[in-house]
Amino acid sequence: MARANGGSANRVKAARPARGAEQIYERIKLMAITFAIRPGQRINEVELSKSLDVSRTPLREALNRLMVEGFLTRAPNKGFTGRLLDAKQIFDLYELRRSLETTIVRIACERATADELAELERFVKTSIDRRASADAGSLLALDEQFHERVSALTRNHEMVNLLKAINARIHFVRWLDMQKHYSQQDHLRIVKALKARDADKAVDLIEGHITRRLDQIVDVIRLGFAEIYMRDQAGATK
Amino acid sequence: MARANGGSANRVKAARPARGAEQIYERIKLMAITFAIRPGQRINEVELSKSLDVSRTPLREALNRLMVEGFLTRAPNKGFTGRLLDAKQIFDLYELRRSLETTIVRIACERATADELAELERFVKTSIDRRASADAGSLLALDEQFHERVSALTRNHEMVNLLKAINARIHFVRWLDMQKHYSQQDHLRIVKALKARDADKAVDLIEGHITRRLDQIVDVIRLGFAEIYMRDQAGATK
DNA sequence: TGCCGGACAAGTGTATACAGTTTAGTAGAC
DNA sequence: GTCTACTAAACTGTATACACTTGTCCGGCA
Repeated sequence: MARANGGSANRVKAARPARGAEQIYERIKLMAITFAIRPGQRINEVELSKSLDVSRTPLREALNRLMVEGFLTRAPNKGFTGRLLDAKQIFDLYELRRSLETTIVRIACERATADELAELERFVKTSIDRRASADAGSLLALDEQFHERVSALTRNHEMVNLLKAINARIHFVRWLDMQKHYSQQDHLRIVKALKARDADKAVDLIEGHITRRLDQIVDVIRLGFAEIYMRDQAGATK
Repeated sequence: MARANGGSANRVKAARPARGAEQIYERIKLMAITFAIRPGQRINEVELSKSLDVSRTPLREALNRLMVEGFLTRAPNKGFTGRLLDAKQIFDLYELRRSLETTIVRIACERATADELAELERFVKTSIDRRASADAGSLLALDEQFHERVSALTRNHEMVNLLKAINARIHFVRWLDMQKHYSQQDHLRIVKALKARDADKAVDLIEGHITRRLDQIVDVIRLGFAEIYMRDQAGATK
């Protein structure tokens, strides 16, 4: 997974004094999202801080934040460990997402302007065009963008933020799923329903869209374990 | 607001070596929930750490966590400030809560056992009995407990946690509202609908239950500012 | 041989010291 | 008299040092 970030490789000490805490957060979050930190793996703060070339203080700040967001767990006097890849939890998150997105679509149907919906439609059509040339990671990015764009139409920041938070936590599973299924056609139908201001139709579509995935979670997660634990045997980090 | 914790007053240094970070978190959270930390008020870490008799390190850990949870905001090189009492944000949270609780009730209607619903009914009836003798704070506690109990019936931990997080953030507004309105009768009706396995009825009830509050938010928030900024004039901290 | 106990190593939790930035206050010039 | 530039205090962000807990290894003892 290519990071635009880049040049962390040969970085001169104190070349850029910048406030590193945020960057550390992003880096570890990425590791947690993709399960580069394995389920249950205990995190050694000293070791990690050295490998990131930063002291434990900002590192712990990042770890704490990630814990609150559900990417790590913590036990007293035992520190942080990678989150589990737990089928029940993923199921719960999908169920929550289905509820949230259902509401989002309904509200968006009321509040979105015609211009916004036209713009959204352009976005989906462009996405469909890109379909052929893109890998699973890029496709998922487009997928996530679609749903987050729709959420923005609600004008409800809490819903937007919540959806983002959920998406980050199920990112890995969706990425696995994306290898098989691709859904921009569903997206197009949803936009059409929104443009027709047919809330019930749009809700039905999004509900089906998510429920279909939800039904396959157990299978997908089985794939997930294989992916996680076979990585360093092949060179495929994703 | 009495804290069971207690004796932080004349505590001998190192009498109890305990891991204080969690306790600090709870204390500051309480301050944030009740707006003892005022909207926009900048938090001086050194000062606060002294008054809590702890170093800045665990304090910052707590502050960070509270920021992620939406009780504080943070600006680079300027530290933490108390969250605003923002009508739009409260409105968004209520709208989100309405969506969430609607889903919760629907799922609970499917998954709850008869025993659980009977237990829930007992809880509500007991709450109604206590009504006369209780202050707004206690009533709100009962109110929150009811909704969280229902959420537990979904067996969906994510929904339970999300509801708790939302409730904490709107606690203050609900407390204000509780001075005027009390709603255990609504709760009883909801339980009856659940017992009859009438999901649509239950959903209607909870939706109305929350929507009525949502409609009054602006007025209630006006009250809130008065409450916050008139406190130290009277001695009424709550 | 198996179990218990204590010293030691490793690691987390907390305190403190240091560095860099913001901010307020003041002196000086126009 | 007002605005600007400089300086110093205050504060946040980061690094490091210290304290306490946990887990392991080894030796004594039954």
